[in-house]
Amino acid sequence: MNYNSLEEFLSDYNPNDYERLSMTCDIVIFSVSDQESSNYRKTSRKMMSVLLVKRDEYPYKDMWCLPGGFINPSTETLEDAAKRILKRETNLSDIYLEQLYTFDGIKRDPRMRVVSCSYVALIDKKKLKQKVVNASWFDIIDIEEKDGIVSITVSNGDETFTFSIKKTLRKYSTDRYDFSTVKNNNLAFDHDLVILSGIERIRNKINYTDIVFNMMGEYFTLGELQQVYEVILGKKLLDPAFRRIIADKVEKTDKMKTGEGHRPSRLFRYRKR
Amino acid sequence: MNYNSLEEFLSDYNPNDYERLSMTCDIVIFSVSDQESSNYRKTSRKMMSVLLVKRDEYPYKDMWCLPGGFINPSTETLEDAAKRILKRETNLSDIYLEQLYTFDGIKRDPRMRVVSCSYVALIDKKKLKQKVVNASWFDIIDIEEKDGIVSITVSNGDETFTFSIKKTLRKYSTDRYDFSTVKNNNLAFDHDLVILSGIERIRNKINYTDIVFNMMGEYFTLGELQQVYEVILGKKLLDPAFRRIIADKVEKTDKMKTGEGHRPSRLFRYRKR
DNA sequence: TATGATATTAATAAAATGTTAATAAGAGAA
DNA sequence: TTCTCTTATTAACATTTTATTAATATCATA
Repeated sequence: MNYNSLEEFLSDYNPNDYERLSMTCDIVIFSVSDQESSNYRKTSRKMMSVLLVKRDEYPYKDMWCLPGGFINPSTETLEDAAKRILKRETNLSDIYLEQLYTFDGIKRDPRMRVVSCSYVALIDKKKLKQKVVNASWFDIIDIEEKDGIVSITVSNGDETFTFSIKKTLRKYSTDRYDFSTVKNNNLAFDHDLVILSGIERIRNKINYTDIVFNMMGEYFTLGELQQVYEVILGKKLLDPAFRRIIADKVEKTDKMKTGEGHRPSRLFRYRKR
Repeated sequence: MNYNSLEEFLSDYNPNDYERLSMTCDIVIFSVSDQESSNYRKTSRKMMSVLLVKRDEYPYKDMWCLPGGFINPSTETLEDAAKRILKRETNLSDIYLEQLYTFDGIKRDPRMRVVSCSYVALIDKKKLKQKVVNASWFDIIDIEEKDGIVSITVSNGDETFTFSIKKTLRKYSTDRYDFSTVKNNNLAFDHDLVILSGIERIRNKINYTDIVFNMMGEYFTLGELQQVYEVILGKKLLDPAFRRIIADKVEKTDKMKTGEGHRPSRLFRYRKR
């Protein structure tokens, strides 16, 4: 067929001639849990936490999944959809959001072919006001990697479960892995893989960006900030090393935090550059 | 509606109740051009190059675009599609391939809503045997960033053109930008944005991965390797600094490269770790 | 045989990072 | 009141990494 203009071409074009598919948007919403159980840093345990939703319908009925939903192809972009879902789940609308990865295993949804574009969002829990029905914060209480298998244990207080993912180094690469489920009885779809991707993205980016401050309130002590770093990186940092890392990112305020049972700490604030 | 099993639910489920969309897969295929015009390093000009295809139908008839195509939802994953397209364009089937980003502006394709999942592929041009009709390697002869606008000039020898993209720092981020077209008369769809994303991905990853070796032949001199680094990073590197970077990544062979009009260089080989 | 060009490495300087340890200061117990 | 616990904060030093300069090597060509 030979057309002489775009208009002519379009008038003859029927999108339904081609097979199409559905897309969803799933969001890994991270925050840091603030367990006020103890005043002392060594015994308090800040943790990264992720928001999960209980499915109330098939498929994967009664299992946990990431907040998500189908996108409306004619009216919204993927990011629009991500914002809509974030607003629905957290009632927050102006927060850190970043495209993560597009997951598209052919059988990842038993209903039909569904391609999922996943996003990561970071929020400061203190900004949350409402509690959402069926949604629950799960603390990431352990991440263990052994023989190329990552086991992640999460808990929301009532329920604790572990899922395991095998990482296989991709050909021609030293940094990219294919993920496959080893054990997952609690998370719907391939959301185990999505969560691991999200964790790795944040772990990686904390080293060369300022994303961490999206999970902090306006004022924080350096001890608190250090705990968040340690929680995300999964390892202890030495104080002077840590202070050098964040020296240019924060600024002193004249506020102090007292009443903690030890020398008061100065409150700092994020300084954009 | 209340279902008692997945089977019951699925039997009642009609995918056509929901609006769906088409997906394409577009690939930024990078290689390094090997201009043998001069023996001398200072005058020879290695460059990064990208494979473009001339469109022979509407929309964007007669403009250049990235190799790509619609995915078949019932039979192939996005990566399957990427491999199929790579095979079609280069006749190569076992090369470095990495998901880049999913582009989904609502009006990016005038025909209908099309979401594009883009990939980056890296190849060693020496492996190419066939010449593909309508496809052409464009050297990236200049990348210039000024006042947040990136201008990229490419040339395939016959045709030279420049396209410009505005980078806007995203809220809450120090490293992520929204891209928007400032000037683009030669590239179809939003492929100007895709190419820039690809360049930035490779620039970034060359610092902490071994991807560069996917663009090299089996044997190379350190001078050649250094030129590729310099071309990708867009800046000169000092010899000893460069040698430290790659010291653990390469191994000596007993081969030398002579006939260059100067002291012969030792040939090295990539050493996987 | 002298010259031009890049290859290769040695030596040194500077900066970044890691480590240890000293001092500070409020809360609470003796 | 004074001592002890705990974390905060910073100083000092050691080590490693990176940057810079410069010296020497070696082939091709005029």
